[in-house]
Amino acid sequence: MPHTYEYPRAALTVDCVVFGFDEAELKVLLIRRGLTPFKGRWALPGGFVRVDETVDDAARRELSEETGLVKVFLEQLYTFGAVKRDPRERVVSVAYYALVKSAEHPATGATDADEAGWFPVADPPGLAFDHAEILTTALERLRGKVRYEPIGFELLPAKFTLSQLQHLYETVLQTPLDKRNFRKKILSMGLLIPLDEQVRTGAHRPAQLFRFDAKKYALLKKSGFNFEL
Amino acid sequence: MPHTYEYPRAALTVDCVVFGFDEAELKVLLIRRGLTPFKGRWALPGGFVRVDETVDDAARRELSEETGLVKVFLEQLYTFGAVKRDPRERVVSVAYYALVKSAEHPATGATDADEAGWFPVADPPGLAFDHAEILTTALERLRGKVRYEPIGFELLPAKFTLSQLQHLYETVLQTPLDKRNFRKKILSMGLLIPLDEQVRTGAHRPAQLFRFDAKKYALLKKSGFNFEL
DNA sequence: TCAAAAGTGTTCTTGATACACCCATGC
DNA sequence: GCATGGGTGTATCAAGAACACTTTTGA
Repeated sequence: MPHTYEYPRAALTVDCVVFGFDEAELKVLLIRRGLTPFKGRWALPGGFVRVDETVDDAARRELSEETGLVKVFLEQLYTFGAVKRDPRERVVSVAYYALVKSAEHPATGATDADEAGWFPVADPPGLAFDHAEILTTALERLRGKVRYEPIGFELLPAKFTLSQLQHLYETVLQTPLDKRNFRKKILSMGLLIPLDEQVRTGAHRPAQLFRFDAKKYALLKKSGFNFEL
Repeated sequence: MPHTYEYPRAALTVDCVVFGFDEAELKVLLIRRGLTPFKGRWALPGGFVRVDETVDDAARRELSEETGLVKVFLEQLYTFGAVKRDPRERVVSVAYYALVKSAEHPATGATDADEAGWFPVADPPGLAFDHAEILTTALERLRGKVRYEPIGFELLPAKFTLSQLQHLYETVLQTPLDKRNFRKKILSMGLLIPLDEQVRTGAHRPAQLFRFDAKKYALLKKSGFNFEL
């Protein structure tokens, strides 16, 4: 059933930048396009916003349909509204970024036939549309936000070692961190719960496992506490 | 000439939260609606995005048409995409916030017949649509961003005193600041140029005028400098 | 016994905070 | 001469930065 409007309207889409952390590298999840334009090129998962769903819902739905990811950290990033960003017609896209524990999500989770894959954010393939720009914007947001919100934990498994956490921060912030100072600072916040578990992973001393105390953080945040670095 | 699409499409609008600082108060510029829905209610300036203009351009155009403001600081804020935010039909709005030197902009600058007025952000009138939520989001952004980007100067005249600057920060951040520490910190950044001018404004010692050195800031920023409160 | 990552404290430096009086002016 | 906001310096404290060795394990 066709729909008629007095003035021409832009189409509205969502695109999701899905970050994962694996093998000491920050990665992004891409979908290979099966249709023109940019057929065969890699692109961010995304699609059209339906008229009866919120934009947030559209982002979650597309993420689920194209990558199988559900219940992940997802936040609105920026809206890209250049006139010619889609060669077919006017399309405005609300971009989101997601953080996932990539180890728990294999690259080929799509429910439809599209090919999916994890790529290093430092060296992504050529992307469709303006998705390279969206990726850059998402990276800047992640780098900025990771400093003063505990979102880094979204990229790690529920149980992690301090070394893993430090490597994550070093990777995202692109700077080496002093081990002792890092541990002192992060532990002094009292947001990491040491578990009765250790992990033996090679020819060296086993590492203590921790989990992030999200409830305590929520409480502290209410009373004015600020997570920082 | 009507336009037909296979699927129903949301309409796309922009809304602008215009902040000003006057009489030691943070204010927001509102427009009284002349049309239904919410006829007679105060609302953020804004309107429909045309199919041949970028979303940024639409925000600047609406700002200019409805308030007469041009060449002001304008930045995208967030996209509001709830299904029922407009009672007529599905409308997704890309919100922006603007910072203006309100002393230089009288309240009644509209080129069309709409009434405009400055209101205290702490106590705004009842707003149309979800504009109260947009205003809240803009305030949070302003409060967050003013700490680590020198955007506060956009709210002051080009020439200002340190007291004016301090009052601005105290108002935006909602916290009293120590005069000596504030001056020490802000001057230590070397971004304020003392002018050969003073201002006599009452029965007390005249105050030194400064201007913000935007060029120097741009240079410093490139080489890794971070403005911070 | 060697390699490899885990774990651990102290010193020094820097920046943040707290704090009180004199100055220039208009009335 | 007094009320008003403008302008200034120091001492203390807390947080960040720099830095090296011992521990536990697997091979």
